Amino acid sequence: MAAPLPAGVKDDVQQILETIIYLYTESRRITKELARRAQLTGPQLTVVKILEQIGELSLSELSERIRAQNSTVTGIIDRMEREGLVARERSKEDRRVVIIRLTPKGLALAEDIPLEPMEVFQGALTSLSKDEMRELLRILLKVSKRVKSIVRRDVGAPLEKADKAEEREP
Amino acid sequence: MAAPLPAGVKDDVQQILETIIYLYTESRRITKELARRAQLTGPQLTVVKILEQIGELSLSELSERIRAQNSTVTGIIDRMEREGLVARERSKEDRRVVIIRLTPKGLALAEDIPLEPMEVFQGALTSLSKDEMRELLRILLKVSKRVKSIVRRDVGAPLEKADKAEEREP
DNA sequence: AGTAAAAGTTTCGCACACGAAATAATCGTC
DNA sequence: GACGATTATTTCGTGTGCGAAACTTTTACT
Repeated sequence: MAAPLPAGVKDDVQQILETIIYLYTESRRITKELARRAQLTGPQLTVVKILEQIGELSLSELSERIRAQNSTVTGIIDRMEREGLVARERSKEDRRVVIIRLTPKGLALAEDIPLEPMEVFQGALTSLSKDEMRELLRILLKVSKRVKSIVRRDVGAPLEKADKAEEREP
Repeated sequence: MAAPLPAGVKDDVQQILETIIYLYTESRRITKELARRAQLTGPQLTVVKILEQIGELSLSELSERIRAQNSTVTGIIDRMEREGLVARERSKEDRRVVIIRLTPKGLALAEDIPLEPMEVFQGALTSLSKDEMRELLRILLKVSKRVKSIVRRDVGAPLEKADKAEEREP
């Protein structure tokens, strides 16, 4: 595994990785900066903007949207509730479920935030030609497909629901 | 700003964003999984592998490599020192500087970890043809250049070293 | 030399972020 | 209709991750 690469190719690979990392970290920085202006943290801004759009969500649904664990989101909502930005309410159909929605104060705050962080990237991507965009998507999908297969083969481990065959059958 | 996009384009943009996010979060997941097998955390694995390659680094240099603040790295090194994986030493040339290097135990551990997390992505990227790689790099650079200019114009704020002209000169 | 500014690190307080265990409510099955 | 399995959320412990302030040493300037 890991055959030595020609030098030029290695540089390209490295630069691609760095660019992807740059784009991702920049997205977090932008979120944080926009949040700071509204006296919020990054994740809190994300939550406020999602709730403004959707109206109300269960905690699990919210976790899924922001790609975090429930236990993480519990903490974020705790702090937002403390600030009076959101309210928790037990669902009437299923009393295990907690519904989260913006308070009037939270809604007013949401409306004061003009730009969504992701819009910066949408803006940047739409500066590409339609062909470039297609090509970018095609190549990225190819890469992530390949990543998935490498992971399955060489890393694997917590494969979501794989029945872990710890030892061979006798 | 934010002209309404044609529907098809918007889908492409969304999918590109999701793919980039997938690749980034997957990289963290892989790092974490490889780390878990060595009884380490993600950042600790990264540090171990860097030190194995480079030998020794100051804390600042290390921070830069892993793209984190000094104060974050101080904590990581604290815990690694507690586990006996690394040692701190004051530099003799400049006594402000702290040199960090692996202990024999840390080095042995590093040698036991076969795959570097980034190798998964290098592997995936090298499955692209040379033309695809060039094209990917070209488009990504175009996107990040555009992101930079949007940020400068619409977000800005903590521009690294911009002489913040808070008010015009009298 | 003598001091002010700068550089390197740590400390502190806070907010994620995750996984494992605990808790509460619902569902499936008998 | 009781009981065990399942689902939704919270609690707990630990590890990042950041920015501001504190501390130490070095550098630059006079």
